[in-house]
This record gives sequence, C-alpha cells and structure tokens, in this order.
Amino acid sequence: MARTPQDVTDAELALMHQLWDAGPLTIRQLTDALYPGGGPSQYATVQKLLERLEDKDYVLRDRRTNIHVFSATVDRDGLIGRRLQSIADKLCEGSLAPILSHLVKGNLSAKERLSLRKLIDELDDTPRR
Amino acid sequence: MARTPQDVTDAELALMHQLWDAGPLTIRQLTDALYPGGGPSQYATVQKLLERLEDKDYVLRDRRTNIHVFSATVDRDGLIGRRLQSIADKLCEGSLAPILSHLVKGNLSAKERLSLRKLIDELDDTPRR
DNA sequence: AGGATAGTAAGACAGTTTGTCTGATATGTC
DNA sequence: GACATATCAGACAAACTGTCTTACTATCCT
Repeated sequence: MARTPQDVTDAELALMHQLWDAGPLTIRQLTDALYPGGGPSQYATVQKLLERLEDKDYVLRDRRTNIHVFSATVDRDGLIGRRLQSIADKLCEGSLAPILSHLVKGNLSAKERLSLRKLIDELDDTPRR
Repeated sequence: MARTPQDVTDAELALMHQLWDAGPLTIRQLTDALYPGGGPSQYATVQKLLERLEDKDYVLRDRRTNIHVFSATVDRDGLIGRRLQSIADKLCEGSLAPILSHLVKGNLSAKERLSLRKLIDELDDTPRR
C-alpha cells in the first residue's frame, strides 16, 4: 500500500514553530505555550509529539539535564527546502526549476522583480558557498 | 482534532499525471495504463479514486457520453501553485516571498541565474497579463 | 430474445496515520 | 517519607487511504 506519511504533522509543526521562535525548550514550557492551562494529558501529548519528532530527527533531546531540553535540528528554511523538494519530486521529476519559474511568472511586482535581480547580482559576486 | 487531509493523494496523483499527459480518458484507459493486466478490482479502484478527485474538483466527469470521460480541471502548474501556497501558509505566514528567496539562494548555477534574469526582463516588458 | 460483456453506483474493509489520553515508574525537594 | 513533577511505555479512537465486493444497468451479438 505504501502510503507516505507527512514529514511533520500539523500538531508537530506547532511545536517546531515554538522551538524556532523561542529556542530550546522543555516539555513544560511547550505545553504552557501551546495548551495554556493544560493538564497532565496535554503535557503527555506534547511529550509524545516530541518523541515522534525526535524519532524523525527533526528535534534533538538533551538528556544530560534531569529535565530534558528540546531543540530543533531543522530550521524553518530547512523544512521549506524539504517540502519544496517533495513537490519537485512528485510534480516536476525532481527538478526545482519549474517551481522557481512558476513563482517568478506567477505574481511578482516591479519592486519584487528589482529586489530579486539584486539578489541574483549578489550571488554572481559570491560565487559558491 | 482537525487533521488536514492531502489535497491529492499519491494514488490519485498517478491518475492526474495520466490525465495531464494523455488528455481526457475513460476509466478503462486509465486502468490499463496504471494497472496493466488489472482485473475488475483495479478497475474499481481507479473508479473510486476518480470519484474522490471529482468530489474535490480536481477532475471533471463528462456524463453525456454513455461511457464517462474524465479530464483534469487543475493542471500541473496549478497543483504546484496550490502546494506552494500551502507551504507558504504553514511556514511563511502566507507569503511566497521567502520561498522564492530560498530557491534563488539555494542552488542556482550561473547559467540558471542568467536565464532567470532573462525571465525577469521579459516580465518587465510584459507589464501585467 | 437472451446471454455475455462492460459500464456505473454504492459501500465495506483493513492498514496507517495522527492526535490524545492513562497508568506506571523514577527523581528531586522540603 | 510525602509530594510534586519528570520520564517512559503504550492504549485508544477518529480519520485517511488504498483496495476490493457486490448490485445494478446498458450495450452488443448471433
């Protein structure tokens, strides 16, 4: 059957957003932020979601401290990249070029075109990272 | 709980690819293409997938003919657009700009930069379509 | 006309995924 | 030692997704 699960689930994504915005956090901190006034059940939910994120290597758990601290191993831009590649794989035979051209052709104001051109100029100067 | 289902499923996407590449098709034609040598079960599977795609308005069913003919209502580029917007909504507060800059910054050869610049030039000439 | 053939229609079904929760067990503090 | 708070392990139901069965209808052929 081979279904393809989501890379990061909606509920998991909420945690990632928190970790991205507020740095390494504990389960307690995450629970308070995402389920204000939540009880032990919500705490456990956050814990389970973090466990799954850790399994998928989207999150790192620091076990040295007694109370574990979690941090994102993939940043926002990294996740954007993975999802873009996924679109490319499924719809563009793996190439990102059609996506880029879709975006450029799609909806780009004159101002955006200008800043985009400038961005390309910078890349010309900085040959390769 | 509110899980968000996929816009187009993997199995459904296979049908879309076929419809994009080979124009309007019947269930039989789709079955033969995707499940070569498939029996009535596979036929029914294709039928069910088409029914779901029709419900989601990704496919149009022509019922005038006795044997229904199916065609895509969203083209490849359209689906790319929807998925890009979905990424933007979940990761960039709805804006496509960060995605564009990700792609441009990411991995772009000198040649690609050149053709991209040319593409922008064309857009400057063709003010707004 | 009558039966084989092929189509549509409706829904059952199981395996996963995903969000949520419960209970058991440690660990540290006062 | 009691208590609050952690971790750990796993149960659970709802929904999603791919697949299949069955019933019914229309067409074609000799």
